[in-house]
Amino acid sequence: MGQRKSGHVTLLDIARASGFSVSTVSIVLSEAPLSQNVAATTRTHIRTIAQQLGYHPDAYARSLRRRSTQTIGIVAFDLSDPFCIPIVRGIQAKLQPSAYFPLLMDVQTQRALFDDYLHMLLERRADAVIVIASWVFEEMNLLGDVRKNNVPILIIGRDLSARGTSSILVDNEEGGALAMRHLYELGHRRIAVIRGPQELCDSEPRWKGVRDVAAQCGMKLDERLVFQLPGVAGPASGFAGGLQFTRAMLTAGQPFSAVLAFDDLTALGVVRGLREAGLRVPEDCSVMGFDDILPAEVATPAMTTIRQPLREMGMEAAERVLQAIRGKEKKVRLHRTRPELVVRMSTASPPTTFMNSRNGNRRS
Amino acid sequence: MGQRKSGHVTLLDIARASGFSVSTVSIVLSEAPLSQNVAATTRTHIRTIAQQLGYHPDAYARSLRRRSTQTIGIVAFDLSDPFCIPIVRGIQAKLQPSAYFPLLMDVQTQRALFDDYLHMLLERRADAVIVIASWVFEEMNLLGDVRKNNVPILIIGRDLSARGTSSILVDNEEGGALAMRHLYELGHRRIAVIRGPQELCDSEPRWKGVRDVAAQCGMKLDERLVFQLPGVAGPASGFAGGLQFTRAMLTAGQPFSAVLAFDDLTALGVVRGLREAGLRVPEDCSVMGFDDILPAEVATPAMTTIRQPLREMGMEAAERVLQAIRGKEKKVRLHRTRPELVVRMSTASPPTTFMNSRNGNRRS
DNA sequence: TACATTAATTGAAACGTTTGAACCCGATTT
DNA sequence: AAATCGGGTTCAAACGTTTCAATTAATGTA
Repeated sequence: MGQRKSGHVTLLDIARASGFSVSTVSIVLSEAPLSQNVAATTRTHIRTIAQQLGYHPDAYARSLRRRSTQTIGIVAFDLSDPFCIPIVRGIQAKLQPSAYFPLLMDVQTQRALFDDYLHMLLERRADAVIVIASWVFEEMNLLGDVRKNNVPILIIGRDLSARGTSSILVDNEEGGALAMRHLYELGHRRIAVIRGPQELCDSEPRWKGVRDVAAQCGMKLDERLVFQLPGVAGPASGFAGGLQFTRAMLTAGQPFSAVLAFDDLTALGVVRGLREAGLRVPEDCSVMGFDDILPAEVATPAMTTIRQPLREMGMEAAERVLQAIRGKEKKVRLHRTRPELVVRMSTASPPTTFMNSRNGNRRS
Repeated sequence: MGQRKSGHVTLLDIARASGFSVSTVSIVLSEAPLSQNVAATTRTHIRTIAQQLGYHPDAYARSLRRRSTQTIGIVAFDLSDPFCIPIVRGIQAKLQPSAYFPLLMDVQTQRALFDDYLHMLLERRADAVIVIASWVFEEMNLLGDVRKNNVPILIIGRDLSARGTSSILVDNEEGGALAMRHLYELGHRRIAVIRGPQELCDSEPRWKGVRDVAAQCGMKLDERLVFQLPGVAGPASGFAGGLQFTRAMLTAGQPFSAVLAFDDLTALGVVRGLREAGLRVPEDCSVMGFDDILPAEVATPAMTTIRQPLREMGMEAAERVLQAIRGKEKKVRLHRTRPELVVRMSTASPPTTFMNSRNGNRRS
């Protein structure tokens, strides 16, 4: 057939087959404004031949000539983290009608890949870049090359607005407060807290929200019931931490009636630990998570949690970079989204007789 | 600066800035074989200038000229399904050292998007395409255009080898058998089964495996304990189905000591239903899933399940298409991977006194 | 001094598109 | 009959690379 060396059908092939010039064919197939001047018979003729040959315009040649790729890079730090997906979905949803096309990259939490992919996006002339980062990548020199090629960039999950990068993230402080207040209002007074790992920027504000509400309610947090997750080693590492701390708490014997975990996976680890000891959730002890990811929803008991408006964050991000591309928005901005309390089955009022694992209320 | 209209630094910019020709600059920066003939001083000079200006070669121009994109398209039917991710990871892992680059697309279970994305991949001149499909998309005319442009294609999760497309999928029959045998060996004799939806091609063979083992063990499956999920409406729709069927079973009152669910999410729905009725898993009733996705692992009790070697399937797929690209493999092949039993906490021997919800052994 | 040899660099064509300007030609206007 | 018009089509240049062939400069040989 008309297969050229590359194995792909080109405009030239169609030109030859139809007897018209490459220009005419191009005009017709790309539906350029000029195509109105092309005779109707010619148009259909060319179109049918293209169809027949299975022609697809070469995106590379086209973008090169048009000097536009209609492409937006999305760099997700870890696609296996259920946290990422709704954000990506949000971005996609907003991009769909805009004729922009997402280029999705999964960093797999590997520092080196992050740089590689960022370069790749630059090479692919992405019109803008959205980074989903939550943790990892302390000193990223995004600033460097991306900025140098004046590609709009936006980051979700970290506040880098101070360093000149627009950011979107949940109001962690309010989230922490929301969680704490919920437990307080249920009647809990002895609440264990598992803080996030130090290198994770969500940790501190979330913890501040918790403390503030505690103080405000005249509740004092027992230091022996406060823990901090060690460094993050993967999306499921929170689970291990939650499990381990719970075991420790139970053997230590400080009484508590609720656990406020840093995120959903950690909370699920806590539930596992409590159940190991024969304790029921929420009858004997309440547990709260943070994020509202799928596993939290389908676990039994369903997890009470603080929902991050992930999808909305994605949409907001897409909207922002589109604005930036169109040159309407230049200044860096910080956008904090409002978290939302989702009450499910893992929280309830504390048992009337205070749980204290030392007194052997385990079952087996 | 040297910014041209496009806003991106080009070879010409560097040529101007360095005083050398575009050719020389290209030769140096792309590390072409000829670059050995270029004076060392020139080389370093050019390189530093490129660095300084933040040059990144234009992938479009480059691919156009080189007539090769080093790109492999991955079309995932639904990234929010935890099933997809490990496969994608496997592909990535295999691709990493090969200098090929994955182009990841999330179809979001929308038929129309599937076609769009496939076209897009053709336009982007992907060297090969891997489709992760499990369900959806009955009559896909992949065959048409993709074939016409002779791009190697491979599908994971469906058997399309009969229609001339290489396929990789788990041996569902063996999986079903494995699950059933496990429950039988624990001593279960009255086992409820929730079959997969009709339009999903995994359903039938899995069910066959179950029946065969039942027959082989001289166990008869009570029709009143066999259900079939309705059409799939999303990754979490299995959960709703499992929950609903369990409620129905419990009110119907047929005794059973174990539930074999079509997949993990369905199994989690079953657990929820049992718990609602105050029944314990696995003490009062065992539950099994299929797939081994994250939520199954972090739920309590942790779900006993049949693991699909998802990662390995991804790696195998990548390997295959790489072979095909290099022209070594031409014929279509079907590869069935072996499932694996993962015993966790949700299965145990049946209670000595047979559970029968009619006799009011609920708790509250 | 002229000539061949090597080393370093460059010219120019090509990849597949798009697009403003030019072209051709039959029909209308003056 | 010449000039104008405009519908239908094509020329040719450009996008940023790569790469073969050609050019120049410098060195060694006759």
